[in-house]
Parts: sequence; structure tokens; C-alpha cells
Amino acid sequence: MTAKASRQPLSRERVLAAAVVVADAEGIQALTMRRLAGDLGVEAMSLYHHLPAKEALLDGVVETVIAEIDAAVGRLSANGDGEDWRTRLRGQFLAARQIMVRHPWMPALLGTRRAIPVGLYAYYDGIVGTLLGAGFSHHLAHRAVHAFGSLPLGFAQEVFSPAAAGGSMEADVAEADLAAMAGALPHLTAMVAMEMHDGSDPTLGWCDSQLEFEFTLDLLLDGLERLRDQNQVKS
Amino acid sequence: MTAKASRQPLSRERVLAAAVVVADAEGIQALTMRRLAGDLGVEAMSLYHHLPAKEALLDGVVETVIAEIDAAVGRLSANGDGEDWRTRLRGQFLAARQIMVRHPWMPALLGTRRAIPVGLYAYYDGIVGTLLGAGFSHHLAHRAVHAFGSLPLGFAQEVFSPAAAGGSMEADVAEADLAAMAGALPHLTAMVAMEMHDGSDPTLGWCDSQLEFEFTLDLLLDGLERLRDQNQVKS
DNA sequence: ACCTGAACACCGTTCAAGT
DNA sequence: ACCTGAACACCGTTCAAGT
Repeated sequence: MTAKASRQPLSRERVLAAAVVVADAEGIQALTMRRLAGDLGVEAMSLYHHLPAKEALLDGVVETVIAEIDAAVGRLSANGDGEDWRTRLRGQFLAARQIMVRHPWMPALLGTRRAIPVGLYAYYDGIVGTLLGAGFSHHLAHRAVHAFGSLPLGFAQEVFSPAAAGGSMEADVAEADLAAMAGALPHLTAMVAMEMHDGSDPTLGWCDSQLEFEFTLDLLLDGLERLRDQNQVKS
Repeated sequence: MTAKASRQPLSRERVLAAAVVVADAEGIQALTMRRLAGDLGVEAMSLYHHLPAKEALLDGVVETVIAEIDAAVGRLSANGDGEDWRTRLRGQFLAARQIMVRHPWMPALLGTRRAIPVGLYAYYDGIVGTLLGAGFSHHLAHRAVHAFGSLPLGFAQEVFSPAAAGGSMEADVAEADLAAMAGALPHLTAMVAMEMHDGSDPTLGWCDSQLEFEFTLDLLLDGLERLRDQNQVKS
């Protein structure tokens, strides 16, 4: 499907880049060793000269995307120096989100990794540094990192929109389900009806919009700021 | 490995229950059709009389655990009727967490599902009902549901503890990594050092403890309550 | 109706062999 | 050093056949 690659020799980087292209185009389940090799104009077994196993390939793919985020965050830090801690973190998380939208398979893939992607450490060190610089205690900074969850990586847990698995998102199916269950689920259907009336968020299926993301983020930032100020007063 | 099942005929329920047992004992990657059939004392192809495909098996496994949560939440609701909305939701989420701890493969599996488990709707209808009953607007209740993320299901996004993939958790590996990178990651290592001094949370690897979960939960409940009261004043 | 055996297509991976 | 072909073990799944 994809055009055969030019005749430059294979490398770990080229393999990983091609893997990301496959996942972006057809989902993570389309990423097989044989398929990837085919895209690179090579036999499947050649990949094992640059990566020891499929698991290592997937680890590398995750690292590649994390590196994208690190680079984007680095570019942000280069500019806004006098920024408030909140606008700084906010900008970083939203930049990560822009990248994540292009790699919708990342949340699910990240969940299957056994080791922590090393690129994450640098990113989180910066986040903790920002918090400490803004007067947070080490303890509260620690709690904050956990409270953020996956927001620094640009996505939120999406219990109600599992499109990430790699397929078309089926908003209308969910809508049909809801209509059928209207009697049994009065509160949920009323809520959805009200929200659809407003027009902004049509279905529970794709509510992880920019707005929802920013709402949750601001809710957490507000709460953390309040806790920081309480602690300062107390001591 | 597991003892052969007694000679009662197979059923969808028995298959799903056995699947949960396999996943609990050896991780989700050990759950193959042939292995599961073997545990049930049957040939792999017999499973297809009760489930159309592996995907349906996994969907069923997810539904089984959601049903566990629904049952536990139902038991809670039967008792505490005069409860405050916060203690009510708090109790439900913590009950879900108790179940999730026994099925650590659930977060990752849930991420791979394409359809929303139907059992979730009843649970979330109750949550929305509790919020509406406490004076939340439909709009704020909607935002709240998204802000909660996976907390109602008893887990938080665990970027730094990917043990869920199904293997032993490797806290010491992470510790060694951190030690090696101490120079490059000053803020993170300082934070970890401070927190280890306290003794409660030894490593970033397993910080999704009860305490972290409750902290994040209370942070969100506080923020939502504040927004609700602001809106009431405004209107 | 429920279960089985053999077979198929497709994986990841090993290994000996090519250049 | 890098790539290849054949083969192996293991998947999910189909199908015709058993009872």
C-alpha cells in the first residue's frame, strides 16, 4: 500500500518512524512485523537487526511519540520564561494534546507497556520543577503529579469514548443505545438531551473535546493552587 | 494447570467466569481460546457455541467485572439513603476500587474495547442522578462525569505504574533508573527522596495507593462543589 | 443442540545460509 | 554487517463431521 522506501539502509529510527506512520494510518492492530517490513521494502526478519522483538518495537514507538512531546514542550519553554506556573503547565499539556490527537492509538498502547518510557522522566522533571518554583511543597507536587494523571500527555481517561482501540468511532450506535434505554436511564438521557440542545457536545461518544479537557485541567489547577495557599498560610 | 471443570454443560456465564479466573491468575495475555477451553475441560472450538469470537469473550469479561461493580454499588445504595452526595459518590468509587484491585488487568483491557460496556450506563445514570439531586445543573453534571474520568471505576490513569499489562511490577528497576538519572532530573529525584523519607510512598512505581486515589477524588469533589455553589449564587 | 478433529490463514520468532 | 528463505510454535477461526 505504502510506496516502497528508498534504498538507504535500514535503521532503528527509520523503522520506528515507519511504524508510527502505519499506526496513524490504520491503527495499532495493523502494525505487524511482516506488514512493517513490507512498507520498508524489506523482509520481516531484517527488522530484527535493529530491534530485538516486537515488544521493543512498541516500546520504541511510544518513545518516539514521547520525544515529540518533549520537543514541543522544549520549544515552549524556550519562549515564555516569565510565565505564571498555571499558564505554563496549561500550555504544555495542551501542546501535548495536539500531538496526541494525531496519534489516537497512544493511550491504549501506553497502557500495555511494562516499563516507563524514559523520555517521560525529563518531561515530568520539568513539571515538578515548575510546581516547586511556584511554592509547592515536594509533597503537594507529588500529589499534583498523580492528580494530573494523563493530562500532561494530552489525554484523559475516556471511559465513554473507546475509539482509541483503532477503528471508526461509532457515535450513532451509542445514540441508538441511549434512545432504547431512555426509560431505564432517566438522568443520563435527560443530561444528554440538555447538552445536545446546547449543540456543542452532541454525544457522550466524543466528549473528550478541547473544552472538556480544559475544564478538567482548570478544575485541578484551581484546587491545587488553593491547597498550596492553604499550606503556606498554615506554616 | 487449573483443575478440569465438573461435567455440567458449558454456558456463556461459566466461560466468562473461567476467563476472569485466568486473567486474575496469569494476566490477560494468558487468556487464549485454547487455554481457556483446556481449563474448562473442553476443546477450543466448543467455546464458539457460546461466544461468537475472541473479541466477544473480552467484551463479556469486561461486562462481568462491570456487573460486579454494579452489584456492589447497588448494595451500597440499599443502605445509606440520607447520605450527602459527596460521601455517597466517594463510597461508590472506593467500592469500585476494591473490585478493581482484584482485576488489575481491567484498565488496559477496557482501553481496547470498541463498544461501551452496557452495564456502565446504569452506573453512570446513578451518578448523574446523585449530582442532579444535589443541585448540580445538567451541564455541570456532564462536566463532572468527564472530570471524574475513570475514578468511578476505581482506578486512575497510571502513567508511572504500568504493572497492569500483566507481569510483576518492577519498582526496583524504576529506582535504579532514577538513581542513574539523578543528575539530569534534579526536581524529580528530590521529590522522590523527600517522599521516601516520609516512608509512605516508597517509589513512583506504586503511588496509585488508596491515599493518592482519595486525594485526587477529594480534589475533584471540592472543585465541583465550589462550582455548583458559584452557579447557584449567580442565578 | 452441543462438541470435536483437521485444516487454514496469519502471527512472532529461530536459524542456517546467503552476500 | 546486513539481509533472506524456510521452518517452527502458536494464535483465532472455518468447516465438515460426529453424537
